[in-house]
Amino acid sequence: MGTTERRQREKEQRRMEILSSAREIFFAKGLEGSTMDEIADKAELSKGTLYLYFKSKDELYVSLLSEGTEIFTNMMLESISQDMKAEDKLRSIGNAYYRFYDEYPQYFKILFLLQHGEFSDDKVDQDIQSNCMFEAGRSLNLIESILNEGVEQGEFTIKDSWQATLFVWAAANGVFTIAAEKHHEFMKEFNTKELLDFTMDKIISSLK
Amino acid sequence: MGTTERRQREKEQRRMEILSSAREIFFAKGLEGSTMDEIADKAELSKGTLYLYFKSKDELYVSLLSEGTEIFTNMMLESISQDMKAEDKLRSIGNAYYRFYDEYPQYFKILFLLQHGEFSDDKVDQDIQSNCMFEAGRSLNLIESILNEGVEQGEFTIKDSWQATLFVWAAANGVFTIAAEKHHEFMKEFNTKELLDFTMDKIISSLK
DNA sequence: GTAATATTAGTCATCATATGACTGTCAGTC
DNA sequence: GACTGACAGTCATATGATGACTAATATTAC
Repeated sequence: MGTTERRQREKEQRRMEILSSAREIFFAKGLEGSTMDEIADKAELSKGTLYLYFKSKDELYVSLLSEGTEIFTNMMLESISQDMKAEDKLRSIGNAYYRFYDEYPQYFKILFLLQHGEFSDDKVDQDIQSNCMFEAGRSLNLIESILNEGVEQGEFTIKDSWQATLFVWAAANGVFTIAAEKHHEFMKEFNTKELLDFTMDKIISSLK
Repeated sequence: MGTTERRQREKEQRRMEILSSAREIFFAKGLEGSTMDEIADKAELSKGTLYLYFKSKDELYVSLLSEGTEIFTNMMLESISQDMKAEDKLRSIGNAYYRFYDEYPQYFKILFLLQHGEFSDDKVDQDIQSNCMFEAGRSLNLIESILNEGVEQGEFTIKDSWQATLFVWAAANGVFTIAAEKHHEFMKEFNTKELLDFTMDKIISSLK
């Protein structure tokens, strides 16, 4: 009796369809600028149905953040291989970040540019919220473990690896945040990838 | 508000899924040998749902007949072009029939081999029933109009074009019915296409 | 031959999912 | 500070799906 599985599949599919419509709307108009009616319209569903699949507008949005973070983290993880030196791993995830910035500008924007206040627990399901956190955590853990590995192999000299992790993260993040604002009048031209490479050089030499 | 269209689409899709499952089962086991439970199973739907889309087992089956007849007739129609001589048109639809026999053996089987008694009006929706008839009629009409055209162009000499139509139809049908029984012990080997060509020659010369 | 059993087309009470008019809230306007 | 419009979220209703059940027929057992 495969009807149960089929229905499960169809449910998951519908969820995806809603997410997909929400993505288009949110990417185009941001959290505040988008309405549930609009999303329902795009999904060719009634608004009530959205609430059958997502607790709130916020939950829908956080689900997208979660998606983005997952893509991001996977790109980092897939960019490195076990036989690399710690230094090369760091450069590699820097490049992965660049590719994410380049290939998924919309996700980059909602994840790192738009500050997304707090999402209250009663509006966003715990599972979804924590998946988002978990995915974000994986990136930082990856960096920390690379730093620790670098210390073990004698490549780096670091006292507090968590502090160093945050430093690396902040520095890299800073590059892309600036890059995203390139178009501002007051900002002189620069090449993002070159700035990133330069920054990675500096970061790495400072860790040695 | 596109929800209505979307639901219409999904309904049509579900109908197709059911037909598709029914096709597999009916082709494999025939009308009697197949059960609604089996079809429901394959479609990953409950039996009740089948009856939401089709009035009866017979209606499901007739829908397949209808499908087959439509394919058949379209192949005939598409095989000829207006600038052909009547004789060539006849040969062309003969070849189209051969292709149908060859490419859709299952449809050929349920349409021409299995005798499908009568389907009572209260078991099969009028629309579906008559679509099937209509499609079948198109083939015969096509033949008749070719014959008439042949008479007008002086290619053929026929008194009763409807009688002649049935003759052509019966002769061609006969070839494929025999062909389908090739495998019988008592039957000597022969090449179906050659037999068809030979038959078409005879038919055509007899019409002149 | 017929009683017991099995099979299966078709039904229907119940459940699951989807709908959109409606409510409450809040920001902007007069 | 009353009025308006926009919008997140609700809920009574409608639509669609389910499968245990019934009745009719076929098959087996005696």
